[in-house]
Amino acid sequence: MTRPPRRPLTLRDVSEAAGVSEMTVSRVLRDKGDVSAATRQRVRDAAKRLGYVPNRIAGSLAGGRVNLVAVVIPSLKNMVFPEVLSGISEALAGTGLQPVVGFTDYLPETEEQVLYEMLSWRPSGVIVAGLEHSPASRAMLTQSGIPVVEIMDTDGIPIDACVGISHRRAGREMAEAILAEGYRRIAFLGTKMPLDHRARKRLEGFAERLSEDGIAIADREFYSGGSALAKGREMTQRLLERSPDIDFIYYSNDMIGAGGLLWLLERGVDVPGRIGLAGFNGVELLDGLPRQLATMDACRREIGRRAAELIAARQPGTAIVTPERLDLSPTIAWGDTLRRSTRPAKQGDPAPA
Amino acid sequence: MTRPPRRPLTLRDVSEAAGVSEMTVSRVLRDKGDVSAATRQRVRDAAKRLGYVPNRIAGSLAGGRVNLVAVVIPSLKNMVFPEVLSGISEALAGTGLQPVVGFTDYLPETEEQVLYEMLSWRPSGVIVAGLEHSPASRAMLTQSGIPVVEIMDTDGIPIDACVGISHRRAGREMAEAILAEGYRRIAFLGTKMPLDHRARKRLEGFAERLSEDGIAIADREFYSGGSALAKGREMTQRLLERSPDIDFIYYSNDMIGAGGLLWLLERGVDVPGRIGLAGFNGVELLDGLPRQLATMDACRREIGRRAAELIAARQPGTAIVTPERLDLSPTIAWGDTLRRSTRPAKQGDPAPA
DNA sequence: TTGAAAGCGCTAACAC
DNA sequence: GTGTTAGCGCTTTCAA
Repeated sequence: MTRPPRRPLTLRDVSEAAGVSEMTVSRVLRDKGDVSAATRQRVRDAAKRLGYVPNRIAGSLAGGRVNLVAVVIPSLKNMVFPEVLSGISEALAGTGLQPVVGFTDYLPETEEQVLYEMLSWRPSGVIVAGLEHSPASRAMLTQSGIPVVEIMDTDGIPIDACVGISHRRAGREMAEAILAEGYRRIAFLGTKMPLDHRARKRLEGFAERLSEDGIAIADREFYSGGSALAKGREMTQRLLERSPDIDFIYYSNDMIGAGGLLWLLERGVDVPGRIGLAGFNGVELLDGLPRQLATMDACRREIGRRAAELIAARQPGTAIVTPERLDLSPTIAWGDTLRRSTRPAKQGDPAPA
Repeated sequence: MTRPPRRPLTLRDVSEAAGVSEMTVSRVLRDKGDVSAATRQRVRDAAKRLGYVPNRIAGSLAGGRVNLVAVVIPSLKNMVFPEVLSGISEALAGTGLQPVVGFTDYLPETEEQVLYEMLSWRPSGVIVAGLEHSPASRAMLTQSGIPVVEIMDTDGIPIDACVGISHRRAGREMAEAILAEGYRRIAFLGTKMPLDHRARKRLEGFAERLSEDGIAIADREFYSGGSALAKGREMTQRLLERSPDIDFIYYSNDMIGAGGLLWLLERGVDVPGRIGLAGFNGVELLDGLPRQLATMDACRREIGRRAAELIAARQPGTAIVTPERLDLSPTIAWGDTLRRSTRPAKQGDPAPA
């Protein structure tokens, strides 16, 4: 590794090569202002020949504009955020804006640091996961004066705007469906993440709805770390050893649900007759399991898309009025693991046994 | 969404509030140079009270240093890159450098654009997936004068440095193992990605080694899009309908391998007796399948870590000499789907049937 | 249509 | 230990 470091080219180099002022070069390269076709061509050629790459640091400082959108999310391990990012990239493509991603690992303190770093680049917008932030984070975001969109969750008060789903409602609705199908001995298996507020809210909504029917969660267990598929397997096994009379398991995510499903099928357990199962997220990854796990889509891609659109719509020059709260409404994907005796038959449903 | 945009605070604001020069504020905030404890405290308080966030655009322009490392990868859908990113973040933590990620979707033209965007921010290093780039991309990277580390692959000539594994060799070694176990009617199932050079090289190495034993790939099929698990299932089914005498299937990735495995197990096929299976990547995600798919680790996290370390080691002031080629050597994870008659028994292997 | 001057907010280098 | 000066490489503004 010994390449000689060169001085990076500047506008001046191109300007000299093309025989015009720096200003004219700048105009050509940004397609701004009127430049004669001949000059434009000469400049373009020179820039290309030299291999000039503009210096956006200088450009942004002078222009007071930065084409960056800060995206702050917990982690990529979650299976949730890659798709959110895709939605964001998709919607940002063509706007001239570019996403820059930072990770918090679900830690408020890390979030604070990452936001500080990001804001120090004076981005044109911030997309941040969740509505829960440290006071310092909130202050920074409010102070910044740039558009902020909080994503994933709508159960709370946004700093500026939010796009997501109500996880509390998602939990409630799943409870509702499970009860309607006649399940009564209901267990919950999830992640041990006190700081994953969305998982917490789902569980709260879930328990709340059950209790309205006088039912308590019969058993529960939380895990952390390791392969979710394997954990789902182990936890399901332990659960049924502990509480053999369980008739439904609500998993906090599809991966552990899939682990549980595989384990039950191997043992020849009747799913969803003897035990029903449901997860959360609607990950496409799992299409192809022996049976389709019941789940609820988290609207990941759409959340990303809408958030990016909100940011784009709030750029100076764009006078569109945007809503401050976008609450998406996912529906239950019944799959094959939630018995459907009472539900009216839909096209595509297998005939009742 | 109607927050009043404020003028962002500058060093001057803090300097006035603290009653010292801008320069002193700058020194305090960067922990550079000697400042008396008393002054330092006053400045810190003022900055905090005002909610000052430094402007790195100006700072970078003046200082000629940017704490950013550009990371250019194909996509996050691949299951491979999230872990590479983790490795990078991990190694960069504490160096003061920050990763900024861009996606190419496996398209050379997109890669070119993304590199251009990234380089325009004058990052302190570039980590880019693969050794194959358009001439323009190569030119940009060479011209840039900053450290460039190409990752994932070592079959080729790096622009500056590279860290990865030889996918050609990975394919060869898997072929070797399969042949050693006595399999002879060997099929390949993979992705239809002419631009995924690493998958291509694995297949080439694989076919090459087979042909040295006078064996040709008996059947093959390629897919694109959709859920990999489902595709693995479908392709495996079609394959066995077409070529029922196949005794081994080499999958280009673990997810389709898992789909195939699940399908075969459901049908009661003897794996690995009647048919052996192997995938590629070593994704932890799949721990928890009924049987463990044979695979080969792609060393994702380590590649990320090492690449980041190379970048860090090449920063001005760090006079460490770094290698220009780091070739990691993954070994086969035999799992439960590659018969092991002739291989000497190792600890942990089940007793032969 | 083109050019010249001023300055974006910060830091390096040098004074005191 | 602290302050002053002179840019970093661009874009804005205004003049020609």
